[in-house]
Amino acid sequence: MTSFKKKVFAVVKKIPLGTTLTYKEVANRAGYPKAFRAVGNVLNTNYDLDIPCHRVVRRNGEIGGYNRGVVEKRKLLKNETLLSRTS
DNA sequence: CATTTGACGCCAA
DNA sequence: TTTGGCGCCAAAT
Repeated sequence: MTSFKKKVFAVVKKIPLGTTLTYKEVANRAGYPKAFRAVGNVLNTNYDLDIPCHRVVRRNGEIGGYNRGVVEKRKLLKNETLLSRTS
């Protein structure tokens, strides 16, 4: 477990419900503003179920990929969005 | 150890 | 606005 991964995991774990951060933002918060690629790589290789990696999307707001399938990611994001909208 | 790949992003044309 | 090329970091081959 490298410090880089730990930072990335920490940042992703801190993402609030119904919130989506871009890989760039995650990398920036992790302390590696230019490592947005490595961020995706870490999530891809070391994907952990304790990590809401589905809240990490592309710069365009488009869903990048997901270890369990992009479809699941969509559903999760939609669900969380609705939950956060609970007035 | 060197090279390629990848859940990406930004700049220039 | 859309397309192409370049850069960046970590892991896999």
